[in-house]
Amino acid sequence: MILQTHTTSLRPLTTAHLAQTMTLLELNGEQLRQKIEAELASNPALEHFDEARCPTCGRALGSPGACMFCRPAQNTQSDQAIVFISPYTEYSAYQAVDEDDDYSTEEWNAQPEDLPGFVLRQIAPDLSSDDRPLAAHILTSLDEDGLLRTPLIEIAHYHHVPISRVENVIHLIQRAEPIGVGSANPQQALLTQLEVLSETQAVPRMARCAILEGMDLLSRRAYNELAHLLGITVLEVQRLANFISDNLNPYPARAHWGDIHQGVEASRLYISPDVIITRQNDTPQTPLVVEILSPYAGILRVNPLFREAISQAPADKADSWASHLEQASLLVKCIQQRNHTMVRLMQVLAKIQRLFILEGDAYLVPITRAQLAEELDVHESTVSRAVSGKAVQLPNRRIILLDKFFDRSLQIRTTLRELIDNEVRPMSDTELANKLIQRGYPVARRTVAKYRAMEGILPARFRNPGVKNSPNE
DNA sequence: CTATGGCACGGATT
DNA sequence: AATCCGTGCCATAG
Repeated sequence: MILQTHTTSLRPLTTAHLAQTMTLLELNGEQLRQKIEAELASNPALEHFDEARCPTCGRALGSPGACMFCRPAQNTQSDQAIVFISPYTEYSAYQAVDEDDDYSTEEWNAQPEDLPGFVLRQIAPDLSSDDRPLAAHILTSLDEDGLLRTPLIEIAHYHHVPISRVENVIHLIQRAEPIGVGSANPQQALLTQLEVLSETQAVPRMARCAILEGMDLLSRRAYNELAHLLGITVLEVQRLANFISDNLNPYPARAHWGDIHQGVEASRLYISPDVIITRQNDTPQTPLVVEILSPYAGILRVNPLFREAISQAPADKADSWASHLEQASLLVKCIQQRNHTMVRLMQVLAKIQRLFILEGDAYLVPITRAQLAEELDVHESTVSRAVSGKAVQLPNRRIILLDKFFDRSLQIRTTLRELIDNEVRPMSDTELANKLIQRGYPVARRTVAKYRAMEGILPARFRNPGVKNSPNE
């Protein structure tokens, strides 16, 4: 009666089916989670169990078998990416947290992107249920910069627990995104960020020292004194300061993630990614590991018992049972379809934008959704839907919107920025336009002006030669 | 007179 | 069909 047909040839290729597939594709992880939850609650034909776990690492799986992390890498071609669906392991923890009265369910649903919730969701799996109220308390006490101004001892007293436990929880919080959140002061935030950063890349040796001992000098930009204090040259201090301002952020909640400039939609800063891309190792040819987060842990399927029972349904219920069954199998199929599409999409996208993912903005290959649709042999609107409203976490831990993969002018804008950063004398827009044309980017003078504005760079008249013109100062 | 920002138009993209 | 983006023209500031 029901078959596991995969791709296109689904039995009644009804409009309902099409409509639902499209709708699901459009949803991001959080929205899909809500959808599934609602469906589970109302539809007895749908069954969810989360017993599928990877035998090696215990990671929950969307389908039985070994998880991608534990399976040996069989895919070593350099331009290939490993793409797979991974369930949202926080799922169950997220549920449990709802029971805390600190957060009513409505609040969570209304503002899924507020800071406390965002952090709590990340750390929930590592948190014992006793520590949850602590975490909630701490997170709600944060000021708007993401710093914790309340003395630890106060929190400890309030909950009648030893201060060490509070410290443990804080430690956990600090290491969640945005890294350093929950620190007592900017200095501590910087140190935490530095520590986390040092796990994945090399950091200047003196950075820690500079923050630890010369924090006030650093923030006053008193580089001469700082150089003296640390016993290094001013030039080195300059480079240190640049490194710090490029990579660290004393006010974690003011995170400028991705390249979101001038507070574009401040409320959308905290997005949980729908896709996480990491590199498998540190060699330049490393395969990319693309993990597509799925909002349900375990397996979602039509309940086989329900299907059997349907033949013995009481006459008055037969209709509604049948429609439940129909609806459930539709949902499952659509989700399969959604996953399938996402995997194929990311596979191609990761291959095309490999350099961008690894090396940064300058290497973004301009590509349109339509071209990608061509490549995948799907309708362009499918790609549009799949891409819109989703976020990706890159190997450098930045979270960007998937839309950015299709930014036609990003490459030019970064070149422009470079040009201006390295200019000796401020160049007018016309001059800049010429330079860009020389480099093979045909742009009009007027366009340069627009790009400048986008990048937050001041007009030539207000720029100073030699000084870095970063937008966030 | 030159450098820029505003408005609006047309073609490409979604 | 709706939206976005690059560009030209013109007004304004310096």
